[in-house]
Amino acid sequence: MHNLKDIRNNFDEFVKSIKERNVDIKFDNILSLDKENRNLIQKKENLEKEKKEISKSKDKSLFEKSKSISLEIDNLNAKQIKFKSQIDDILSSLPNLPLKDVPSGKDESSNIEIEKKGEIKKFDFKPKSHYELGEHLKMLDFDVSTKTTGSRFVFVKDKLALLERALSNFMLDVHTKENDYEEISPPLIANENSMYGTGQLPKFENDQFELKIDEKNDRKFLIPTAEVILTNIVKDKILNIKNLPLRFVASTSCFRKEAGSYGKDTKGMIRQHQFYKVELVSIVENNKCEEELERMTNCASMILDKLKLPYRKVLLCAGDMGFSAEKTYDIEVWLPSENKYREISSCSSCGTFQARRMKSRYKNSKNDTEFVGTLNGSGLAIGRTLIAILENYQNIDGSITVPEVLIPYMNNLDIIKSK
RNA sequence: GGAGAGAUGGCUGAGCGGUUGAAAGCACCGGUCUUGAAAACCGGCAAAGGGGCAACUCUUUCCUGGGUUCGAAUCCCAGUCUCUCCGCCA
Repeated sequence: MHNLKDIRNNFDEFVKSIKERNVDIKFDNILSLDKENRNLIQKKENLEKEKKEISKSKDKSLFEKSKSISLEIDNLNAKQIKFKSQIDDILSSLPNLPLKDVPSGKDESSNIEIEKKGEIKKFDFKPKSHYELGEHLKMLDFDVSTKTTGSRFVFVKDKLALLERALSNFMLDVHTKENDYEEISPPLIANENSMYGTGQLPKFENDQFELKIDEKNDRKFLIPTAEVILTNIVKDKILNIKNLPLRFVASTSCFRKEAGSYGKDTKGMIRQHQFYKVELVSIVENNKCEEELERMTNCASMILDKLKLPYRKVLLCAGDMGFSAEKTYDIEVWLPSENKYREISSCSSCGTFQARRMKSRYKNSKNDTEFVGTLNGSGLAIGRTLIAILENYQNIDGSITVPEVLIPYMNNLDIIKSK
């Protein structure tokens, strides 16, 4: 959510910056709406003042007048609310502005590769895809999930289920022990207001699984990422600067409709309606966002270093970033079967964009109230890490060597092969 | 599911129709004292929005939404949430 005052004062700059985001939203009338809104506020406040004075005077002869003022106020108020809600509708659907060092561009072709790390293994046979490997092992079953549930779900079985669990534990251990994140086991359901706070609503309702609960007012959604529930921990809070930064990590299921991605990644478990992800969230002083983004991205990539999986780090261009982000690094892991890098983590700074929506603030060293900065990143997507291990650690007979750091988490199993 | 109690500033907690934006304590910020720190003492300290270059000023806000009244944190109605007891249950 943007500050209307800032927009008002730097409209041309704002327009230029928002155009970078590759979105088509009409907001040129926002200034006139704003003007009318403020005009009505002033009229209303004058009447309110008059009314207040009458009531203070306790002069009975003025009581009738006070009544008629009340009616007038109601009238003005109804108008003012209409303007205000039009403004809010526009504001709440405008994405965050990119930071200066974010490259221009409308899609992934303008992203910039920052670094490449790890050695890409040369196979002396044709590497199989993760789903071929998984189905051959009889440990990934897409048929039974189609039967019980539908498309874009999977049954992970036996040693791969163990591997999935091991990955979750391994990542949580690294982030809690080495990276100073506090482990949280949160609800997987968020209310409407929380979804609004992090920016999933109102614009991306189509992507969310809404629950049908017998309640009239409060809508509930399955979380598309733990970012929603972890970031909203500080909703409606004024924090003490001494408690910052806050760093949370959670390993949760995530649920996404993936509307609009029909036909994309239909094979295998790259793109599922339900998947596990370890999520990192930081709440920081708003001038420390960029610093924290570097730190967070390193926390995420160190998992791949430890797993000895080759990856690259990419700086997203303005048009390819998520709605709430001001700057995003993607980490992409090498997939031999596709002969390319695929996204396994996305780390974003949202600046004060989410904090404004959530009303999350802190008292700075001068005792003034400011909005916090929020960041989130995957550390990492577990399903895709599983895929990367299957493909990068495959052997010619279809067995999978267990990465060294995971062996203790796998009950000392060092190779996964079919029975 | 049945029966009660409650929701007030960053936190704890008074107030229960008229300078109450709200006592008090804690926390926080500034100062005195101290070699430094602590303690003690003095002072400051809610948020959002509007107007103004600024000093400053106005409006709104005591869970949410309605209502009564010239006037509501305080009274009435509806809702949400929390707590206690009983029942049920992983």
